[in-house]
Amino acid sequence: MNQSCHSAPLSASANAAAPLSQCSSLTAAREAAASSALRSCTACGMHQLCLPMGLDESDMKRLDKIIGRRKVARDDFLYRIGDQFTALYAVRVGHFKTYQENLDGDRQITGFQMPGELLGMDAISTERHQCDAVALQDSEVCEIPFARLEQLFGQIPHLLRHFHRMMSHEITSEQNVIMLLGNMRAEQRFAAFLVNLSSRYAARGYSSTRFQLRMTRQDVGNYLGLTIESISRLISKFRKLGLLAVEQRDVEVIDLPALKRLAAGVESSTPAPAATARAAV
Amino acid sequence: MNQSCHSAPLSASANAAAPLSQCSSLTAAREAAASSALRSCTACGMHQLCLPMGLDESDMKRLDKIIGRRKVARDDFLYRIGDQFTALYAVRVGHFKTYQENLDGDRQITGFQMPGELLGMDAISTERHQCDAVALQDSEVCEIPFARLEQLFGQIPHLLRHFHRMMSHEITSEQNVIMLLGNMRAEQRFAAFLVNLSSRYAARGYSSTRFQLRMTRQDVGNYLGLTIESISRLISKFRKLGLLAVEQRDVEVIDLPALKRLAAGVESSTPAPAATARAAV
DNA sequence: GTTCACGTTTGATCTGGGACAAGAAATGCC
DNA sequence: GGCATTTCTTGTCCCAGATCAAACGTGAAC
Repeated sequence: MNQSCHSAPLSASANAAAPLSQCSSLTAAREAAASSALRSCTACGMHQLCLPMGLDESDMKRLDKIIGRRKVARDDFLYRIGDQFTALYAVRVGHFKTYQENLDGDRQITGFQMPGELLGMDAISTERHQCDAVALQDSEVCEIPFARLEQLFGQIPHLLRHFHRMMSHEITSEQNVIMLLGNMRAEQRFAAFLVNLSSRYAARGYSSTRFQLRMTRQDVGNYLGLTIESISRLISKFRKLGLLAVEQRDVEVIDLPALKRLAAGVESSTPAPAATARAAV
Repeated sequence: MNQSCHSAPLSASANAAAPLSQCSSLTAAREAAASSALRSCTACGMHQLCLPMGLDESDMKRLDKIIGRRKVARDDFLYRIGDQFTALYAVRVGHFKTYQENLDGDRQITGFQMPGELLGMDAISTERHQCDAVALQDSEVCEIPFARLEQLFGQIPHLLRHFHRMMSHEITSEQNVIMLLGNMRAEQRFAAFLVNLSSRYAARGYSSTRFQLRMTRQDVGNYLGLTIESISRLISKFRKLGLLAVEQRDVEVIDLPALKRLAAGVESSTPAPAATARAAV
């Protein structure tokens, strides 16, 4: 078990400035109890972000009926490349990473998923999973059998509409990664990555300035197309610039606006004046 | 007008080895006449790839009724970032590119679309287009009003199912671009790009070894996260290696298997032994 | 034909971030 | 606890590909 601080729902104190090291495992225990007690969509804190968004009580219950829950231990696969596609998964508790692999065995992480996000949409087309999905910590997912979900689509138009929004959002997110990898320098990539995490946590009611990196430096580097050494240097650099405080995997964003400016590419931390643009369109 | 050889539907001679320079504009004229005569999905050569895939005659006609056709001149926008989303577009004739733009004005091409492919799916989520779509040549699209398409989903389950496959496929394609940008060296990227074009043309009944690049070197470079000079050098290199014959934008793939090996990363054209892997997972 | 405007190719040089190496700090395990 | 293993940091060197620069088609306009 590796659950801690920021997995706790936002409370009055969630944004209070406790020392970074004060993430106690008491929170984890409390949360585990809560998550086993409240298993339905209605009771789930993510239902306003997740698939059931906007459904009324009765429709949510119909959806609930087809959904199974499943625990996935840290480092275990939720599914693997080539597995038969039968269900989509919504992250309930925990975090996942998805990656593709080429013939060399080189891997590329294509995304990190957090509570309320959907996994497996890339498998609908071929009915085989196109990537591996691995839990970054002990996690819990909602398993949504796709054939039964399709039946519900006919009965609950709102559900279908929101499903389309979620797939569309996935496409947009990936376009942003393409932008990041094709167009940004290392510093900008890392800033964009942090800003992205920050806003996703904010949308979930967690602090936008204090969170844990649930993935290793290795994973961050792989995702951003950089080496682990570069990530380490960037962290040191951002720390020196007063943008971040990092203690192991605990991150405190000290100057979010500055990070956003870096991510947007409107400025660089190095005083070099000329912007270095790749082949502009 | 810049239409030529490979836009012609597959005929007995489409794969015959005509000299690269023999792409006459007669073909373009013939094709323009044909495309205005055959405007329905039923008659469209792409219907087995496009949205109506697998529909029976009567369902295809119902779909046809909601679809409008629209011409887009070369370099014109099909839609722009921030435009209200009202419809999806299927490429009927021609080619498009889509790109995102950051605050600096730097652009990143996120994809090239060819006949039978859908544009605009990334806009469903926010109801605003998330990228610019520009015609690479004089083109024609089918405009599919999304609200009316949603009505049809309730009536034609096959249509819904195939739409999901197409969205899913879009996600997969973008994951492949992420893999390409995050993980591959220049040579491998360019090989993968050519192989991708080759197989998409093959799926459309065109030659897999002879086609035109509908985009500039600039566009190719931008898409692959490389400079135009690098693209030029790669072309020269591949030519010297006997993999390609290139004359302006006309490409003949001479050794497709070798290109595929390069793209898969199982070998490199340079005899350097050690593979250079980024942060492996 | 000449000129202009592009797009492309090729060469020379520079640099961001990769590769390698060696320690330091955590973490796991017995 | 102590030892082993993994993860992270920092330094040094180096190379793939960017940048800069110049020449070379190619095609359109006149």
